Amino acid sequence: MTRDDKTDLMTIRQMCDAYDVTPRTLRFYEAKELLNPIRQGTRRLFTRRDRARLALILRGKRFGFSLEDIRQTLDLYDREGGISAQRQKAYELAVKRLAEMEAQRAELDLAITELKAELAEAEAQGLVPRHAA
Amino acid sequence: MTRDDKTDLMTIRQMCDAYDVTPRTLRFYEAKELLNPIRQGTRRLFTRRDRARLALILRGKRFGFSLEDIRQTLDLYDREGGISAQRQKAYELAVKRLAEMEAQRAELDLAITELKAELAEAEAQGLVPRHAA
DNA sequence: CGTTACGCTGACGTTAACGTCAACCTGTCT
DNA sequence: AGACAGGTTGACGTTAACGTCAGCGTAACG
Repeated sequence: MTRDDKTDLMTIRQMCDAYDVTPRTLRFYEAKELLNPIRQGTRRLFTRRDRARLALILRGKRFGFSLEDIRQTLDLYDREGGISAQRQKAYELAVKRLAEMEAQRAELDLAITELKAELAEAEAQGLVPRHAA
Repeated sequence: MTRDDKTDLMTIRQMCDAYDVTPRTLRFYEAKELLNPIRQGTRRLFTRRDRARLALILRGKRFGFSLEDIRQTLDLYDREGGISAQRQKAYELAVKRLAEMEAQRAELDLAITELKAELAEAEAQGLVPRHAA
């Protein structure tokens, strides 16, 4: 609706270059309703909203969430839209996701500590670190 | 070799109950050389080592590592075995994994912060948290 | 000795998340 | 006009990580 929406559009290739994904991936995400680029004729044009969502998708994936998991929470990030049932659901899901992420963080901390200890132990046993000081 | 190795064995079902996995999963992991239970006749008996490895496998999965990724670093955790080329490689890989995990933690922290802000924003907009104080 | 429980080995099926390929349109540069 | 770059839609292939099922063995129980 704003002026930006008209100027701030990207082709599929620009998206691919910017986010290091393939066209196939973007089309796939659209099919799965994670993105919905507008059409100029038959071609896709990705909006600022699409890009924000894509960034969240890629991040979510790095944390091990499935695309379906991600899809269900994406709506939370949509400003304008008020208090739809959609957003209400997204909110509740997001609260769960937050808990999962905090649990994951705790476990990650533990794992990092343990792995460091294991590496130290290995070094003590004689495994020579290549780039040792 | 120690006395424990003889007493401290578990059947496949005990393993399944203890770690909440299916028999299929354990056999699959064995086929992929992530575990190698001893055999009593045709049946599998899982050692303490298998259990340690399984715990690491499940943890690794939670962090989004592939079984192949995990397999390549598991050797690091094998005490006895000295300084084989295997362990040397595992060590180097583990150093990389550590870096990945620390990066992941940093991103996770950021994501948690952002998600919290987003939730706060949503609440401010009128999305009512169910269990609000 | 039958059967019930537990386990084993193939072998094929399934789901997620894309990759790959063919066949087609379309703007534009020469 | 020709051709080339860039995009599109199916449709089928692929990989990881198992699920499922059939057919078989065997140990213990009643």
